[in-house]
Amino acid sequence: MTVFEELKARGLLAQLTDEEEIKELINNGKATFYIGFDPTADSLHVGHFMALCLMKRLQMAGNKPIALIGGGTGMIGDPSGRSDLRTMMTRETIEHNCECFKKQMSRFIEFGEDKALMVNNADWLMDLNYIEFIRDIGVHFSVNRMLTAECYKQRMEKGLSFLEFNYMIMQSYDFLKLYEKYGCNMQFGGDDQWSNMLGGTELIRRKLGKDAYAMTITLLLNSEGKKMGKTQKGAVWLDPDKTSPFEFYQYWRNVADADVLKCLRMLTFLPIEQINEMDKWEGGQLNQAKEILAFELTNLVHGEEEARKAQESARSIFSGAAQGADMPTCQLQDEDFQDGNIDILGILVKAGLTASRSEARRAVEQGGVTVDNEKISDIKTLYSPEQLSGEGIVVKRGKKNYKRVVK
RNA sequence: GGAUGGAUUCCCGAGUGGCCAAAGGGGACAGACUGUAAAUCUGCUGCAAAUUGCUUCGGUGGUUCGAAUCCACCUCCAUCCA
Repeated sequence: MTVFEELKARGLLAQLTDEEEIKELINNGKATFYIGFDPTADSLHVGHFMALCLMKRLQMAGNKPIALIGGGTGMIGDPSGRSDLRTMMTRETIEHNCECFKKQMSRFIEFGEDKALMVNNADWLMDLNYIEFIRDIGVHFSVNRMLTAECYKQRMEKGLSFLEFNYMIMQSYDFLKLYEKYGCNMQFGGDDQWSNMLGGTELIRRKLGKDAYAMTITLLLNSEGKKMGKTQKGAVWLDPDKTSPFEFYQYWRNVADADVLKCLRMLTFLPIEQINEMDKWEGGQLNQAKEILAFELTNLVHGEEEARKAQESARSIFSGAAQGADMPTCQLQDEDFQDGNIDILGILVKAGLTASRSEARRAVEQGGVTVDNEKISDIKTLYSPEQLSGEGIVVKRGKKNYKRVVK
């Protein structure tokens, strides 16, 4: 199976400027392509992960990837897919984020001469001369055309600042620069980037009279049409300090039935034949598919050891009795005890299982709190340091949040 | 720069002097049912020493026994005009 066929079979391809040409280039390892990453946070998330996988797949087929970190474009902020104005980030934050990105990316992609490149567009964007830039590049953009682009359309109702309006031009300029510097002839990105990417191919055509190509990957949406990789608390991060391997595992373990197969196809490196086999599974059997998905992804992101640990913890926690060896633990201090004891509400708050004592009270009153598998019904239940010594106790709030508490 | 409308709790949105910690919906959380799924039903959703007290309705100041609600100024947003 060629790379192109593989990508297609996995449902990764969304839009392409020229299917035949792109097929030819990537199947024969003739593409030098780039994917841009805006440093909006200090860790990569699932969306980036898809892009990194794509890089890897194409690299394995002999193509040359360029990871572009948007140290410059980050100063502006991409309005695509956003309904509100972005909060501007300081230069320091952006630089810090760039560093974090670099570190994380090197885990997935091998960088170096003749392998993959990593560049930062701050290098050419930060020192641009306004007048020169506008005359050189700005002439090639029609405001009328830009306004019809999907990414701006949505913002026309809510308001769009000139700052953000410039984003497409910057991104197009990136493509042009990379084309000139590294012979980069292709750009990949999320489907929400389509109009920005087209801007680049057009700029190259107008400026240099050369052809460049663009291709977007399908956004990973769940069956309700929302972007995956987001939780109430925010994104699912790849940084183990921001999203622990266990939480990461659980996120995928809990995807909806309708989404498992799609995720397996799009995110894992399991052979497509094997995934197609699972397509026949239904009902409770899908639970197994979810376990495979969770394990595979945790393995890819955090390594096999972490994946195994997460899986074991999950199994023991949800099978009831047993206790995971590797359970998140909360160590109480002397000052947490008053009159020699601490009440259950205090424990819940200290362990981070509830945000406040009021919330803890509600959780107990609704029968959602368990200590060592016994339901707590009295909010005044007290614990002494002796009870918490040694192995401590396992406090659960709801079915999925638990913590070992020791003194 | 001018005119008009607006800013309410996680989000949308009602509330136009006391009965307001603030309707309704969404989401989140918890319980039941399940397969750690979905759907459904129930509860719950500011904080706390918890039949009570405290802090919240863009900001600051004022009127009043009492203000999310009235007044003044300010900030921000949207629409139209330039």
